[in-house]
Amino acid sequence: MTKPKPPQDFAELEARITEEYASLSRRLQQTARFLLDHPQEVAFATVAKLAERAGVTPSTLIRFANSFDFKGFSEMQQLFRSRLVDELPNYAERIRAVRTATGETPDSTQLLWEFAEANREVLESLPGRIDPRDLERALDIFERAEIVHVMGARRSFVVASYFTYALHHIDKRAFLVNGLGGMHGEQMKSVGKRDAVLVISFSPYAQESREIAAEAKERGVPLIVITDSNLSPLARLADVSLVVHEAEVKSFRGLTASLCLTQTLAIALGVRQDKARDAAGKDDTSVSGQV
Amino acid sequence: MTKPKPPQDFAELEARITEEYASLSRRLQQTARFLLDHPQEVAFATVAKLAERAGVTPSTLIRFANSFDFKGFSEMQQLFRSRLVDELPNYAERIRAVRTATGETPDSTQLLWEFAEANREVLESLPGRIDPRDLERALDIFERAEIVHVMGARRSFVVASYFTYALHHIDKRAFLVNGLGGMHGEQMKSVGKRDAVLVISFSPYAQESREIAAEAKERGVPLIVITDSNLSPLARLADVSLVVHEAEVKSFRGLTASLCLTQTLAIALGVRQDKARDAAGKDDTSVSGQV
DNA sequence: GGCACATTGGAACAAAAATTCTATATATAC
DNA sequence: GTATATATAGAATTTTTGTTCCAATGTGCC
Repeated sequence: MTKPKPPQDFAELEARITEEYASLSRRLQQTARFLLDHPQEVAFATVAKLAERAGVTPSTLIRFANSFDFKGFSEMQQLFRSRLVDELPNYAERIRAVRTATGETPDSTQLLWEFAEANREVLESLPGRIDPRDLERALDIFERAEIVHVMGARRSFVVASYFTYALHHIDKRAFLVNGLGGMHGEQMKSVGKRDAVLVISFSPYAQESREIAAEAKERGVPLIVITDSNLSPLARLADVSLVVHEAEVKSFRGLTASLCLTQTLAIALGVRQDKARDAAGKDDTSVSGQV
Repeated sequence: MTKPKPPQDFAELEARITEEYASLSRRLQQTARFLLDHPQEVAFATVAKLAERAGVTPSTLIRFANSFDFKGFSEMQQLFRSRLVDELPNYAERIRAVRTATGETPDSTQLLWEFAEANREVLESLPGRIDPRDLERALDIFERAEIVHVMGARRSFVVASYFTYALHHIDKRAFLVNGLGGMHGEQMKSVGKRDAVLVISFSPYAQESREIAAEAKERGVPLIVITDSNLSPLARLADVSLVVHEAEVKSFRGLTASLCLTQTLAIALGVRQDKARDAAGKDDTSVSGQV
């Protein structure tokens, strides 16, 4: 009779879980993911609560612990706890050190803190700065549009790309005006009267974006703009303009606010569509697919 | 009958204990000293064990808690625990309560608030969850690489796209493995031994991303991975894996944390390059260009 | 398609822990 | 010095929590 030993510290446990992960049953894999992704919760909560959070039954947690040679769940939990007491002094000190350190040599972790904090501030003020009526009007336009064409150059391309992706996931027809082969103008030719255009553009406003916006305006296609100022040259062309303020650290501007707004637009649109479809008695292509 | 409230966080509790210390009975003073001197033990141990360590009886601990308006000892213990985890459970719960209360018909503005808040929470915990050593190791690899190849499919494409963009702006050679024309594999062929690969992939991990990662590993090209769990199939292949937790609202996952991390990587790399160039006596292509 | 094996959920059980209660001790005021 | 009020210890109680066990379900193999 062999007598396997349980892991002695958290690092060892983590290693073993990772190693044996592939050979675990489905439920046990699910358990493993939860445990490693939420170690702090595991340290404190009870079996019942953890089981609920992880979407498994208490017995599964016990079995999991047993399969790693622990006598019971509690024994395994000790490792999660000791990890906290071992690491925490460092952790708290690190935060304090990083936060109070006034510039000096901004190492990477310091930068990370700064960015996270800057973006947090931006997100705090974002929802209050967006006029609910603008949001609704934008959604009205999107909802009516047969196809939504999305355009963003340079930095804004990321946002445009994400919005297009999200629209596909709520079953809204959408095209990304990506300028492949320098064909921005050509791509615009396939924009129909009953479509809508979203242009995302920040200072300095890329020429291509202005042109696309101008053409949409000219041809009478509904135009929505996400930009960084009401004085933006794009704003005056738009039927609805949504103004966001992005964080700036070391002259690098973020995208957090734009993406957050974009996400909201997509999902709000998805919710509307679901409602419309329900009302029409048709069945549901739900918004709830994983994205 | 007045209804006194217990302290809401550890700092408040500490303040009250200090303040009222003089007016406590002898045993309660002894208890107070022990609690404040060994907060970590208090977080984990049971009443019986703590009583023994403090040299008092279990009931004394209960009475102590009661005298500070807690319903019982366990309630007070929560404060010692939340202190360890830095994240305030009250806070998260409060928001969740608000969400469910106003739930019903989530109009667009409500959604915007929810997203902003969810992303804020994520950003709060992001910097603490990233191991500074991993960050530095990733930067080492990027710095040494002649060219950085960046790959992300579906949702992660947005992040990959942004990182590539940012690298260009700090004058780091970079290619986006974009799979145009279904040529992921072909694009990988131009990856050289002295380059580096960054793959961004979240559950469910896209097949293309796995393949790219596997190939990098096989060919001995340094591989960095941004993913959502240590158990991700990508993580085991990577030289450095950076794990981020993204917000999730209505089954839509955000990208805020990934982008924030990506931004940090790019700029930290830019700072390093500037330093290296200064050290080499050459002149500066500064990181400070608008991005 | 049916059998054997492994996995899982849930109820029943046992252990442990928090809390309450009461008799006793201690301090304080008169 | 006694009476009253308050504080304390330890046992009793109740609640919570971890664990075990068995039936049911799913899975792979012949």
